[in-house]
Amino acid sequence: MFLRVAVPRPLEEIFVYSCPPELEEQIHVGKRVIVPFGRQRVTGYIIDISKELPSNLSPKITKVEIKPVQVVLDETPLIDDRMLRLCRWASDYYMFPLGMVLKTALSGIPEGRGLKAPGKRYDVLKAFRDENVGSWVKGHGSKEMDMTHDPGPMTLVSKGFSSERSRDNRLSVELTEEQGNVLCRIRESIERGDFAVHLLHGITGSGKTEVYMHAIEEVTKRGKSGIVLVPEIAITPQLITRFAARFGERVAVLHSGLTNAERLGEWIKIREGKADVVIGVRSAVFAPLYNLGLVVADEEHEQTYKQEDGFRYNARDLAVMRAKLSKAVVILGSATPSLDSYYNTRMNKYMYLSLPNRINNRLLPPVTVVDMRKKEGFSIFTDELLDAIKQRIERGEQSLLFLNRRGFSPFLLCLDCGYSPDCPNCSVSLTYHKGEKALCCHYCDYKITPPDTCTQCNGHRFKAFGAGTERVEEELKKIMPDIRIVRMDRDTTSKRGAYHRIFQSMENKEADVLIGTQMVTKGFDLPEITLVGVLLADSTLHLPDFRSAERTFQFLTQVAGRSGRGTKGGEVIIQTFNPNHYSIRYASRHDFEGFYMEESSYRKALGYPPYKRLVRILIKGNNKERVILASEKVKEILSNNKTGEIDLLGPVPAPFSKMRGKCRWHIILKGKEAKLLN
DNA sequence: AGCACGCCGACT
DNA sequence: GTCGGCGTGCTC
Repeated sequence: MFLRVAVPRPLEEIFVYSCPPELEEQIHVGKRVIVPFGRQRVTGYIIDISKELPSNLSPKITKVEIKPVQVVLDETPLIDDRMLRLCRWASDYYMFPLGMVLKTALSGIPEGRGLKAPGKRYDVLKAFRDENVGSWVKGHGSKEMDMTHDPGPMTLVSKGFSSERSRDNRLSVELTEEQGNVLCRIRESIERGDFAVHLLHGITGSGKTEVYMHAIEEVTKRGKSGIVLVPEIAITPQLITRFAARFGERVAVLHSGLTNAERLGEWIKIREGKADVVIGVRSAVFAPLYNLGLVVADEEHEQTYKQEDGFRYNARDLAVMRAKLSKAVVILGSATPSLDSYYNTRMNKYMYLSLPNRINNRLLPPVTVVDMRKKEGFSIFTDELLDAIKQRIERGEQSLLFLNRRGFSPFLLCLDCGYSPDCPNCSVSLTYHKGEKALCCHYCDYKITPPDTCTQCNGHRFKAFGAGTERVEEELKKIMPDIRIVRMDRDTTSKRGAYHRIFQSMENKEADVLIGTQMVTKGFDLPEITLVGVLLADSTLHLPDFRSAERTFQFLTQVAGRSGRGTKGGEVIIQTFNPNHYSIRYASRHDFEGFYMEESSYRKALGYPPYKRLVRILIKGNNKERVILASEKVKEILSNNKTGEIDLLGPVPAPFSKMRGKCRWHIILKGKEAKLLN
């Protein structure tokens, strides 16, 4: 017997091993094996078994050199046929070795130790199994369970959601007519029992979660299972508690905060069929569910679905592919759908569903765009914004201020010669952190005390230019000394529990103003916030990325959605130097369609996704000359092997041409067909 | 990836 | 002499 084994190494080939007779009974596709690999022993994955030596072997391998498998690790396969097909597709599409894709898909399962067949359990898991989802919620305090301000059902959750009684109560939530119509369409797909993708475009506060829960209910009552992907667990506690309340013990939660034992516990619970509803972050797309009926990707436009290191993938796209292989139904939900997904509805690949109104007839907040160019002086705040903040204080309401930059100021400048201290490892200037008395690189670990003397001219006059959240806090305190401010960014939330502490101080109205970075734009449901101020909408506008306009629109729309969630109505003020930019114009009018049409025309004209596809080849290394030489060589190889209509751009220095000491150049390929590009 | 081997410059 | 930082080659 011979086995084809995918090995977790950056090699394209699948390796062939022989199977000693005494192991023949144990081998099975999808089990892990320990195999000799060069001078090492590694854990690989059986992906094929044959009696004869495979004919498509690399000619340089002779029969003599084939080594035997040493250990068959598992009693039952960890990868079923569909999961293997998904991973094969991913390996092909993302051009990443199958063995490493499989390793990612099984992350959370300890390496080198075999998994027992169902029924034989690990002792460590016994205690855990009784608690499960409950343990996660308990660990994070019961307070957050009350965060929602939907009337009614949530109070049941805090009383113990795993009891049958509370579950039954939770099932009787009435849908609005809009929600009902949307669910109807989804139910039709579920009944059809075939692959279908729905884009659920529901504005902020329109009640998408309730639709997800009903859809999951529909598949589970047909004996199938479902996955709900969320961008981050920390910002979706409400969604989890609501699912836990509705589905009780049948819910498994997968996220990065779990210990290895917990993760394994959830994994086994899913695989043994004890959980048929999985909620999790991007890696949950690999959850070992049988008989998958539905996959939901909430906030489908979110970047967090992309894994950017090692195996690069987009969990949203993998979710669609997994559903396709399982003939399952997909719901992609968002208030600001990605251009790619919206385009797919236009091409009739996805079904378009919409929830255009907030529940309880609440309105989206009016947005005022304030032109910073007309302002005199250097203050971070326009009078319009300051007046609005004062108003909230007088009324006892809260404000949320957003600036996408932490620290005090993005750079120091020598007033004598114009020099500004930059990072020796990265091509960026150092950010000044006043509280910490440090100049920090935001891309590597470099940190120094601010210099007294300029290294270029020996001058002593440094001035902090620009503003980060730290400075916003200081300036606002100067203007309004009695105001109670909390700041939320990576610097103030690095300690465990800090995030929730800050959140709670807002919730308990111990603070009037919350200042923060992107962290505050997602998942915040605080009804006392009636003012959202964006201090500098321009900060995300001019990033070297063809999606920067889309990102700005999405982010402005999302942050605007934090205002006026309660009964009091809300307001949004956007400060900008580009008041006429279309991202800002359409966001201020809550006009998704308008933005989509205009952005689409630019993408089409410039040959960007979704009209064409891009591939980026990043070449990096310690030695700049060699990086350039290698880049030119890659370009040459590409030019010589080019078939069909593909544009080659570059090589040119990549954005952040130096990072962590490595020089970076890149080449962009542009073409219509994915296969051709690959 | 992870390991070994070979080449060279720097340091005891 | 010898240590260690790259560069290169190899893995059924």
